[in-house]
Amino acid sequence: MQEIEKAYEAKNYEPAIYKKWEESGLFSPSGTADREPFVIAMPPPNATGTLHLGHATMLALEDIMIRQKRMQGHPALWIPGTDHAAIATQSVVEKKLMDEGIQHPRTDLGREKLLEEIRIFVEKSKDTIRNQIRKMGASCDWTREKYTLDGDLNHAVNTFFGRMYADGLIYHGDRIVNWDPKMQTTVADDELEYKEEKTKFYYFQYGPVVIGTARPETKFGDKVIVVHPDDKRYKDLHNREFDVEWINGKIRARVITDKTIDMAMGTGAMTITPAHSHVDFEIAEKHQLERPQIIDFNGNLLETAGEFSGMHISEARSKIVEKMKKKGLLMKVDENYAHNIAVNYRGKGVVEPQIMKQWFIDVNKRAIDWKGKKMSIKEVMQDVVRTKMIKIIPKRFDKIYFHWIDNLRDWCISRQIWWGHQIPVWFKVSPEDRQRWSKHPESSSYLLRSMNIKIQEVRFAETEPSDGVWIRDPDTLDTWFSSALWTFSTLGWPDKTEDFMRFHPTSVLETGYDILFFWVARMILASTYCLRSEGLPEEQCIPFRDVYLHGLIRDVHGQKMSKSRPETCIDPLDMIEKYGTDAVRLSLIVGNTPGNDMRLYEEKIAGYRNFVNKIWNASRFALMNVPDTKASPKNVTKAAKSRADKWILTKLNLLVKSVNADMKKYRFSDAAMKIYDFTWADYCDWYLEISKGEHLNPEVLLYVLKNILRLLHPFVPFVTEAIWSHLGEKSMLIAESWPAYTSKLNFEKETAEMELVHDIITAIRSIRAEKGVEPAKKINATIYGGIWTDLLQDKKDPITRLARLNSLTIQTEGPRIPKALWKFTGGVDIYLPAEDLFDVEKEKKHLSRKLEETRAKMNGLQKRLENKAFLDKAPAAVVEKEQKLFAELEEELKNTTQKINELENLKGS
RNA sequence: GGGCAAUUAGCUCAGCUGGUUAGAGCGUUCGAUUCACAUUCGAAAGGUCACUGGUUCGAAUCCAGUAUUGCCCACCA
Repeated sequence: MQEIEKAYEAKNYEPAIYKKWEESGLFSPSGTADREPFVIAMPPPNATGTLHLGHATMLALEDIMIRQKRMQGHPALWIPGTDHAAIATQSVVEKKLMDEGIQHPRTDLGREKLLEEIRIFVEKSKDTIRNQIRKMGASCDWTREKYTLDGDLNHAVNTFFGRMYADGLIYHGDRIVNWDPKMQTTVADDELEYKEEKTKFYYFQYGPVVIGTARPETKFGDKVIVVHPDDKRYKDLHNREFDVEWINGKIRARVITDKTIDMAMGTGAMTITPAHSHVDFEIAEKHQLERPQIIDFNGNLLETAGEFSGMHISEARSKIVEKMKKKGLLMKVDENYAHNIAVNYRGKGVVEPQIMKQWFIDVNKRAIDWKGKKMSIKEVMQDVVRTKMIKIIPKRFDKIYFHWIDNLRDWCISRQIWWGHQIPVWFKVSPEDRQRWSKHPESSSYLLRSMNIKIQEVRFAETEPSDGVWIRDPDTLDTWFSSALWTFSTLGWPDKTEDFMRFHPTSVLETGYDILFFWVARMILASTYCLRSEGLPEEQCIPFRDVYLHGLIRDVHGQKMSKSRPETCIDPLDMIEKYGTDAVRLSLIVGNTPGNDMRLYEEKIAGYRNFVNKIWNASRFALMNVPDTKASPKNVTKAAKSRADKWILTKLNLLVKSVNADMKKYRFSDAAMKIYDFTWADYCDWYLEISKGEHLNPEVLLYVLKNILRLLHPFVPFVTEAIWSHLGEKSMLIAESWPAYTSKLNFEKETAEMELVHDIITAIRSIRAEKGVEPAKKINATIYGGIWTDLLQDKKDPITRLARLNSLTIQTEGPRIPKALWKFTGGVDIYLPAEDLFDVEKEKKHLSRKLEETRAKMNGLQKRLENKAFLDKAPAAVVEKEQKLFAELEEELKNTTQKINELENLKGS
């Protein structure tokens, strides 16, 4: 026996326990080669900032899976890591430097110095993140930790790039891209966010037509009017040319037709600005029109703008409108035009479409050998999900995934920032050009172009080629280009390492649905391409078998938690400090179903803290009452003596079965809730109560406790491990085996019920004896009716409820006559309460209501039982059940009527 | 504009393949408590399962429509 604290203080246990786990080496997969490995690649948190609730949820869910599989004897591998988060990180550091007084970090510091600054910053926050992952109790294999900028991962990235380049899937081309003048980089389509803005919409006379625009400042170079071929208004204008008076004088314009034009929009006629609009660019491509640049990369107007050149676009608009008005070309202004402006979701810079030479992945070229055919990236990505090689949970995301792929355009992978994987491509140049180039610390690809450096040859190479003078493409790759390789680059690819051969494909990818496209889709792209090109069979070329998408955590009002409203923000680390990791984990798991958002509030966490404490105290009880907590019964079936023992063992056994089923189906919330209920209601509130005094059976009590701890361990690893060590176990709980379901352990219900009733009556007798109540006398004791009512009607589980009576207290008054009084009074000395303590009228009212209810139910039921269709069509079991129910209700009706009669008598006497 | 989801107790949510009388936690009310735990125990009250139709012997569950809310995608000349 051992004395431990009355309340579990998480802070006093968690760090030491984690340290012990980590040092034990148990986080690394064990060597049993016969069992199928279970592998998760942890979605790498950005190596900036700190852990938020999304990370916490991800860690809790993955840790639950990993711990359970480990306990089930699978080699379980969970690879942790961090992401360099290219744009996000560089913008954070640049901002920090600007706050410190360095106004233009890129030009002031130059490439190497700025990178060094970022490296220092990242190193520090990487440590923070690592420790916070540990705080969550994540049992990941730190010996295999990876970082997306590690040397070997960089090699993987280069290999990926080089192979795609050789296959013609990566190309260098002039395309319209999303340019962020603030960060001075391109941004991927899906990294854009749209903000609605009210603005003015202007109508200008442009030769024979009126055109509408919200952006007059882009219109200087417009020479082409586009109309729909079927638009009758402009029928006479097709393919004609004429001079028009425009912002800076006369322009030679012509009219073309295109079906993409929306006749109902504006005037149905538009002029196009191919260099600064995606749609216009596509039209220009189709009709092979020229695409003059109007706005430079800082957002200033170029020479074409004449008197406005050099002016920033934000300033130019009103001046241009003013000029047009003077010229009499402004026809109309809509004041309240709502339109969306695109901003970079990192850094929130307003995006300006620009044409630039960029690197792209061609998603339509059929270059992959897949299932006997040549398929494009798009087709392979669709195939693996359609043929269920990869299963997305919940299913409805399939549709979203397919839709996204249908609309997928070539992926722009180059970024004009420095933090990240530099593009492994070299340009052969003259020595003079290289000399000129080296003087520019703010190097990036658009500068390279504007300096007119002549590129003699383009070559893929990881290191500088030795033949001639070369400069490296100064740009870097999109972050997602490297994270796309995450499941296998972390296992050593492109080498065929032992880890790679054994652990890939990974089992599950668990992440928030918000990065389905950013990441999940790109991982499928990268792994199918890379691995298939090495000749691996298709089923080994997927990055994972299942994708589990968890919902986002919202505040109590269902709003996104945002830093701008700190009062709604819940910081997982604060909560861990206050309530312990276990409570935080449970609060993130219970009620969290795949793909659905969940609201979190502090009271919920406090509730689970209470549960954690409950487990602790149940264990205290065991420690105080069980002589040897190390022992475990050889044959627990034999050790079970009382019916209560048998019942709790049966329930435990059934619990294991249903928890196993839930875990298999990724229903973690259900599993956790079921174990929670069993622990609290069945084990603590009932079985432990019954175990007080003569019914104590240390063997069963301990056996059930230990199995509860096993079942709970994946969910609440710290408190269970702490208790485990208090029980005197030498091994750690993390290494224990998961409870097994056995068909042998289910005792029969019927006999258990009768014996329990007997036990209960005995217990009530003894309590009464203790209280000095004489058996033969009318006693002032009653048992609250609810329980009896419940237990006799409890359809699911009468025994549990019956058995709970043992924990009842005898009270001196009560509002109800227990129904069971009639049923069980025969031969048992329980009597009606004393009249003066009993509100007969109130009780009568209650009983009458019950009577009505029973009658109504019976009526409904009777109708159904007389319905021939029901008897014919419903399954026999259902019919039988309802017949039985009807009989029961009949009995109940009789009892209630009798009770009312007795009450009448009582009143009279 | 296209799509997806949600709507169940005062609040936050479960409810899987249609099947008896729709559940939990918190909150509220009443009561208990030296005996593992006030981070406790027992109980009560509280629901036309958003609405309208349909399918079915039977619908919270399936179908159609409506309403409200949220999200995603596209577009914005």
